[in-house]
Amino acid sequence: MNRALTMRIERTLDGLAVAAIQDALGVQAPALLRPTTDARHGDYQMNGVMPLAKQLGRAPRELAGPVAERLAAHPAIAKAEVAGPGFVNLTLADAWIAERLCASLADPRDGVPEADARQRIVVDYSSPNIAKQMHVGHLRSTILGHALVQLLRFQGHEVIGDNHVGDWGTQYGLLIAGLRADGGDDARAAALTLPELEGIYKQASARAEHDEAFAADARRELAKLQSGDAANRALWERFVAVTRIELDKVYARLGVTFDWWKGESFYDPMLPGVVDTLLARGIAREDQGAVCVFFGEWDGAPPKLAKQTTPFIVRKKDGAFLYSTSDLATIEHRASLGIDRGVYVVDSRQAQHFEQLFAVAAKLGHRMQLEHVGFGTVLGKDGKPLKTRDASGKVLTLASLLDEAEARAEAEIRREGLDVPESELTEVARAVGIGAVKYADLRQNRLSDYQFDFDKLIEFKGNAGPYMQYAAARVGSIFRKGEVDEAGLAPTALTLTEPAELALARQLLRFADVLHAAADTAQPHLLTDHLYAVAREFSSFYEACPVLKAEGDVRQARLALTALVGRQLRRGLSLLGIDAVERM
RNA sequence: GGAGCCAUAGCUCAGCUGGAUAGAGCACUGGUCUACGGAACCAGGGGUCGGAGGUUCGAAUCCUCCUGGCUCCGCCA
Repeated sequence: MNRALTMRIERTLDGLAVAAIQDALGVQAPALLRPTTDARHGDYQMNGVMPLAKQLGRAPRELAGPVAERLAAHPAIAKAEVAGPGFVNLTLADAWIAERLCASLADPRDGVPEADARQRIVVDYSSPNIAKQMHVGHLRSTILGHALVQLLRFQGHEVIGDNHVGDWGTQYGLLIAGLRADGGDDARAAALTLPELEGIYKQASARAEHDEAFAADARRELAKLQSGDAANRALWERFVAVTRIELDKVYARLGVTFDWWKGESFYDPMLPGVVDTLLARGIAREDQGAVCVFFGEWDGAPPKLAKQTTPFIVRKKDGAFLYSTSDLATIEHRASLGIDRGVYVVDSRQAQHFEQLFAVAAKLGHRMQLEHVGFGTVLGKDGKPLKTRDASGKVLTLASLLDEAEARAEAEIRREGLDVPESELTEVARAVGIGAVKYADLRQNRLSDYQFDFDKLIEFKGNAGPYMQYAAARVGSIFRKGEVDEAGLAPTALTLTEPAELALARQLLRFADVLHAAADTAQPHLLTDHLYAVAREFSSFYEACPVLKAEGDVRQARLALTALVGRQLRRGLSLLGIDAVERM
C-alpha cells in the first residue's frame, strides 16, 4: 500500500477491518466501518460483526473479540475495543496521526490521492438561453456545476465543462419576425443590447398568441433560418453574440469557466439521424403523427417508466424536434469522442426526462455512465420559489442579485470596521459577496430546496462563506506576524499532546476521504461541512494553544497544524470556486 | 389517470447503502479572558424525527397505509 493511498483513512481502515475478519473468522464480510458520531466511542467504529454473527448464528461479542485483537496489533490503531451489542471501536494512535499529517504537509496535493480510475467526463451546467438575461434560476446549476467540475478534475479525471446553451428553436423565428416588425434593419440589429432583445422577444411572443398572421411570419422566418438563409443566419449570429457579451460578464464575476459552448444549434444537423435510428431499431414508432418512445411496450424497461402511459416524444407531428432529440444527439456525439461519463447538473424537476433519456441511450447500446445531478429550488424568505421578476414585472437578473451581494458585503465590512484598506475594499467586497452567495448554495444538500436569505448569508459568523474566508485570512496573518515561511515547514515528526491539538489533527485527517466523497456523490456540502469543522476546531485550538508564543517542538507542531488548516481551507474554498483573501 | 419528491429544535438546515444517549448554525441563557486578529472560547436550556402499523437484536433511516405541502408526464426547454 503506497503512502498516498493511506491518506484515505476510512478506506484504509475498512481494508484492515475486512482483513481482520478474514483472518480471525475465516470469512469474507463487509466491515461496515464508519467514523463514530460520538468521541467516547473512539475515532472509527466497525459495525460489520453484528450482521455477520446473525448470519453465522453466533454471539456477536464473541466474534468481535478476536477481530478487535488483530486490529489492535496494527500501528495505526492504539485501541480496538468491543462495545455494546458487538461494535468494535477503534482509536487511532497519536503517533500515526502525526505521521500522516507530516506526509500530507509534504504532499503538493495536501495528502489527497487521485481516484483509482481516470475517466473522461463531460459536465453540463449553467445552460442559459440566448436572448435572455440570466436570472436566479441559473444560480444553482452554474455554481454547483462549476464546483463539481473542479472536484472531479482534482480527482484526476479529464473533465470537460460544457455550457449547453439554448440557442436554437422556435423562439428565433419569433425574434426575427419581431425585430422586422419593429422596423429593425441591419443597423438596429448591430446596435442591439440584451435587454432590448429580451423586450422584443416578450412582445413578439405575446403578439403571436393572438395575431395569426404574425405567428405565420415567425414560422416562415424560422424555416428560413433553419434552411440556412444568409440574412436570418446573420441576425441569429448577432443575437448569440449580443447575449454572449452579457453572459461572459456574469461568468467573469462568478469566476466560472467552460471548456465547451456546444449549444443546441451544434446538434441540429444530427437530429434527423437520431430519429431515423430510433425508428429503424424499433425503439420509437409513429403515433398521432409524432414519433414517440413508449416504455410500456419495451421488454425489460425500468418498471417506473413502463407504467408511464405518456410517451417520450422525439419528433413533433409538425416535424420539429425537441430537446429530447437534441439530448440524444448530444450523447451520440460524446460517445463518438470516447467520453466515459456524462453528468447533467439540472433542476430535479427534470428527473423523469433524464430517466427516460438515459433509458433510451442504454437501449441504443451506449455504455456511457450517465448521471443526473439534480437540485432543489431556490426559495425566498417567504418559503416560496424566488421570483424571477419583481412585483412590477421587472426581471430579477442574476447580475442584480450579485450587485446586491457585493453591496451588502461592502456595507458589512465597513460596519464591522475590518482590516481592509480602502484601496482593496471593492475587491474584498466582491470576493466576500460572491463567495457568500456561492457558499450558501454549496453548503446545502443539493437535493433539498433552500431558502435564500441575504441577511443570513452575509453574516460573518456561523457556517457561512465570510466566516470561512475570515478563518483562512487569520491563518495567513499568523504566519505573517510570526515571520514564518509557511511553505518551508517540513517537519518529519510532530509532538501532539494537548487535547485541542489532537482534536484538530483528527479533523484534518479526514480531508482526503471527504474530498473523494464530495466528488463521488456530487455533494459539495460534505466538503463545506468539513471546512467548517476544521475552522471550528482551529478556533478552539487557537484559544487553548498558543502558537507563536510556544517554543521548540511544541511551536513546530502547532505551526504545522496551522499550516494544514490554511492549506485545507484554501484548497477547499478554491475547489468550490470561492476566492480566499489575504486580509479582511 | 399515472409517476415522483418533501415533512427532524422557535427559525434555517445536517443526519436517510438501518447501528450505541438524533446533530449544527442562528436566536436564547449563563460563564471565561488586560486579547499570538473578540468576527473568540466554554457551558446550558430546547426535539414522542408529520401520524399509525410492520420488518429487525437495533428504525429519523427500510416496507404499507393515512394526513399535509410540492413537482413532473402528448407535441416548451
